[in-house]
Amino acid sequence: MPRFFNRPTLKVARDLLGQVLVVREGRNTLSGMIVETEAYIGCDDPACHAVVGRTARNEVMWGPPGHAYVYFTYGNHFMLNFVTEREGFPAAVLIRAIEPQQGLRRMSDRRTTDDPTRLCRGPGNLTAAFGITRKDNGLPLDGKRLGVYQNAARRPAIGSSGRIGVNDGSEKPWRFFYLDHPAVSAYRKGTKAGRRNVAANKRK
DNA sequence: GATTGGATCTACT
DNA sequence: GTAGATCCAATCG
Repeated sequence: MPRFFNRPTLKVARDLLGQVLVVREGRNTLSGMIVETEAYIGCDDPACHAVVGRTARNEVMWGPPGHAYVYFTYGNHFMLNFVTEREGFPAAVLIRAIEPQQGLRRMSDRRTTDDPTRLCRGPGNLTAAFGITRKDNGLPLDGKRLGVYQNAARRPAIGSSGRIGVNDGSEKPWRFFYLDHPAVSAYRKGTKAGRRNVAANKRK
């Protein structure tokens, strides 16, 4: 599994679509298929946390691939990322949306909806549903608490677009998602990134 | 020590 | 379509 993440981040971001995230909490298992990702690559990417250099907050991104980078933002939201590329090179893939598979009931308890297409749609929502917090920052994806597994299912068409919620660097098409998947986040159509997303969705 | 702004979501107009 | 919630990390003094 570290091999999978020790590759160019854009490839990893694309290949993560369709893979299954598994989170274990005691006897319970929560899981779902990844349907939307974004790549953040290196100190030269203005949208990547690593632009400011190595800090306590982004330390995990500089470490070995195949680990979780979890951080808090906007006062109420955790974001889940997977560290990619070789140790010493800061890069990660943000998980933006998931189609829930196991643990729907547990997720519904934590959210204000039980609609499977809304439960894990959006990066802040999926961490809330899976119960992922700052405690998970730096954990390896070894299947003990967090795991990522190949999915046998055939892959639907993949689209790409500018990254959402990003100012500098939003022109890079580093967001990947399954076209027309109901659990893909599509809000904020009024923003530049949002309009690009709609355009990308229409384009085949 | 204080300030500022952010890889967001929801509710409400 | 837009405001408010809400708190941490980075920056500045």
